[in-house]
Amino acid sequence: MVNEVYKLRWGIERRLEFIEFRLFWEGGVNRSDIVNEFGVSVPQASKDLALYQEHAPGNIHYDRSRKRYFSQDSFQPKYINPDADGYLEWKTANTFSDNNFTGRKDMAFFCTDKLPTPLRSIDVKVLRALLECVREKQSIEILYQSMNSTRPEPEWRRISPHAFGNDDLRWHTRAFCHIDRKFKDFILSRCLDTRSFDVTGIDAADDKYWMEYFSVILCPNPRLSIRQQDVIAQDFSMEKGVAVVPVRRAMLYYFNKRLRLDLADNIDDPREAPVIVKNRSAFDAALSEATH
Amino acid sequence: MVNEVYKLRWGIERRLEFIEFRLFWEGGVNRSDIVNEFGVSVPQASKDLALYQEHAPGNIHYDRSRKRYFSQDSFQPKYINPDADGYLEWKTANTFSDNNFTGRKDMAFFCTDKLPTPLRSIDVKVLRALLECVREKQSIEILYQSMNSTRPEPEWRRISPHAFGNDDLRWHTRAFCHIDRKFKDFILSRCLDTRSFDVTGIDAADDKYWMEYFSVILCPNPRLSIRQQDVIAQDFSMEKGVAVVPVRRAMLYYFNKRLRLDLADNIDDPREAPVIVKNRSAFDAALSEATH
DNA sequence: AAAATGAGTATATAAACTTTACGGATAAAG
DNA sequence: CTTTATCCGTAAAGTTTATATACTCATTTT
Repeated sequence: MVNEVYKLRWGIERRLEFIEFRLFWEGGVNRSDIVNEFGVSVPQASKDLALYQEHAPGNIHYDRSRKRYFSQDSFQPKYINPDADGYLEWKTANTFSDNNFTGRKDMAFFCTDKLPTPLRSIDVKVLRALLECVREKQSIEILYQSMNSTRPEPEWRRISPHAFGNDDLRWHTRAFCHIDRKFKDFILSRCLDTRSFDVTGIDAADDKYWMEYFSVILCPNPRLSIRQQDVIAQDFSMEKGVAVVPVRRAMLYYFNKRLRLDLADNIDDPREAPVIVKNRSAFDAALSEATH
Repeated sequence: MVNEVYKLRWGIERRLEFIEFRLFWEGGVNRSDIVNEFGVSVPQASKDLALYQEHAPGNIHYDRSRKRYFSQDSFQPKYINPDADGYLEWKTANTFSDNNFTGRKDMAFFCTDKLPTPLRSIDVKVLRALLECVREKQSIEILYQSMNSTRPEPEWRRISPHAFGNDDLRWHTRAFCHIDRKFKDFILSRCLDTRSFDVTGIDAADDKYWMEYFSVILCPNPRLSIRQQDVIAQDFSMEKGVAVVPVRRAMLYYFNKRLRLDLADNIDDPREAPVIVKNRSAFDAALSEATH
């Protein structure tokens, strides 16, 4: 047992990661935090803190008066890679989940909130069946509630799904429709049931609108003032006034609506549609081609 | 060491959870999956599988011919609580992150994709400073790039942040602005730098537009056919034709844009704005009040 | 000054895990 | 139809990790 090159076990590494995470994002860490999070004993939590100090001495110091470990200015992440957007997402997802408030009052010290999306959630049973179908490269029948006026009632239809996409509002499956003989999107929350697997799958590579990308060229809305255009250019990390965004052709329709690209001309306040499409004619052509 | 009431250690429980997760969502699990994920030895992975079988005998069986454990029809989740939307989110976040493809080809068996959002990300240093400011209930100066034409250049302004909100496109901090003497939103990616902490914090409870909720009453767009309205009612889990969504007053502006509620009248195809606000006048009043 | 809190350390013991080794079942390959 | 590879399972010996218990120290609160 040479002590030099030694790989820590998974559990310990998670605890060191936790210590670092709390130091970096949550303004300090306690022995009791570790005990609460991992259910280890108090002496073990002490050892973990000692071990972290040994591995990253410049990152951590103990404040005797506040009875808490804090990060130092010389902090260099070693177990986590900091991501600001990711932290806020995580925080929002985890703040209301531990609603038992097991002694961690400091965890709820601030408030994060996302817009509510009041949409129906996906049926677990349906998604599992579709996932299996994709894995086994088969086809399946779904009881689908279409918006199409020619199919007012839910109908059974055979599809061969191969992927899942999200339009930032809900999930759909990308699948070959054996009725319409083409690839289409089926909104998962409108799949009411599934039945009858079959081997007649398809090759996902044939779904060219899913596989191929179209490069949308965005630029600030010219109806904004020059200064405002500069700000938008910053917001979108534009270089030389444009941002090039590769989007699956099958996703162009959603992308169009998402960034309100379709509204730029119809809206009074240009700040409501801050970016427009520079390669508009090619974009429109790709859009109508992919949506038929 | 009585064997009856015995709490498993944290690490083992994570592994059992992993086994169950793979059984439920990913169509089976292997000894080597556990070895790869947690870095344990092969015999230990065997023990874990044996332990899972012992704890949940109806959930798992081994297929000798396919050399893999599979879930059974009688599956009853014991360590995870299945969430279809959550799984797809997780899958998307974790598919491209392990792009080293360390022997787990089956993990990349299918494709999930979300719309790209080409926005600039948040500065880690800025967010840390703001988080500390919120925790310590202090105020801070930010170098903020406003869209306001009266402030074309980035300016230092003192704010007292108390929360963070997401409009489904980007994050802002909800803060008292010491220049305008009121609570406002500051988009985090437009905060270029921070400086000079100060003790003059505020009480978050005074931010009434953040604290108070307005109940938006949604109903299907009446320009849709009756059948289509039924589908939309299903999509939004409406009861008696309406869905009541409590939204922070400070978030109403974003909610309005998010569900395209502001466009219902201006758009040709009613499917592009499938829901409208039933309590429109109250909604408009609340909206204009909160945005001044 | 006393009590409470949180950190740190030491010891003995228990649990978890690794290493090494070996045997069995199945599928693919020669 | 044997050989090879792969996957599972199990056993024994040894190491690491963790617990329980007990005690000390520094700081804040009462």
